[in-house]
Amino acid sequence: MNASQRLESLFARLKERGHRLTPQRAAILHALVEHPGHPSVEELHRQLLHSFPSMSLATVYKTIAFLKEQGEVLELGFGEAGCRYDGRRPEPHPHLVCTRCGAIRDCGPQEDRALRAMLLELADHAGFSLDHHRLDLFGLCPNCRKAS
Amino acid sequence: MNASQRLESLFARLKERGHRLTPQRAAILHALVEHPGHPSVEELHRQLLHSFPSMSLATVYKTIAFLKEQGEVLELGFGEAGCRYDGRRPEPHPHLVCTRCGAIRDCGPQEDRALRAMLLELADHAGFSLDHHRLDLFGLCPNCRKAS
DNA sequence: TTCCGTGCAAAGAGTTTGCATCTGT
DNA sequence: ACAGATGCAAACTCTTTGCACGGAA
Repeated sequence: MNASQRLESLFARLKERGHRLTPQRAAILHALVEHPGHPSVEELHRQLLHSFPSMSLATVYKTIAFLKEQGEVLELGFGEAGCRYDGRRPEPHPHLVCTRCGAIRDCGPQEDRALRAMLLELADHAGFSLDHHRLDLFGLCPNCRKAS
Repeated sequence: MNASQRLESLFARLKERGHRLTPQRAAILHALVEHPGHPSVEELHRQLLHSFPSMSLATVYKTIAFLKEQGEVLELGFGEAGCRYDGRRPEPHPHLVCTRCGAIRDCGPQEDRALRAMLLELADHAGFSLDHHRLDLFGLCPNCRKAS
């Protein structure tokens, strides 16, 4: 599913629920889905100010909350200083976080199947159902490894 | 390594570094290591007030920060409202979080080896070194499954 | 006696909320 | 026109910090 398809389907859901498609909302959705990395709220807001000089941080927060509900964005809760978001792959997937430079890299989807199986097994052992998960790996990125 | 051994070795490290072994510190260490669950800072503080009616939250935070440095406690960063801590198994391990009642359960160490192998592989694929990780599974605990 | 630790209060950061105004539909 | 969205500022929560006093070594 590409970005414009996702935007379209999301807009449809917005309408269904009696929500409005404001220019700000469209811009936030767009920024999230198009962003290649893992932006913070501040980052998104700063970026959005270019096209909407009066856009408030609160609006960004509110819209992101809505998108989380809709499963259109993944919230990454590490970073210790503000959440980061992933609008491109909203389903949970592992992230690699460099403890030196702070870079965040997605893990490829190669091992997804094996990982899912393992997580299901873990949950099952304890009698839990599994809804979603979070997996973050911390270490040094290739650059910082070289530098050390 | 049992609780009293850990306390002892930690006390030794404190001394080495020129740190003091105050009654408050001992109490915080003790409370963390003895706690069977995943207490929040507030919870620990409340509990500690019984024996130290004047103990401040700041002291608990400061001491926990020190213990994190020392690798004596694991910080669990979910919960959206305050971190939780695990003083019994300071090494990273999976946690199951009930999205209804908030219960937090440790995963058993059964699959530890397979999991570690998988995480190392994930990190390696991206050229990262692996220092530590965090794995949280969200779903319904057995009780809440029954109730639903 | 000397620092380190403590406790208090104030400061900080990130996020949420209340409310008047504005605007899609 | 009406319900929902926006923007602003204030409020809130968790955590950290500054500083004077107190206590372990």
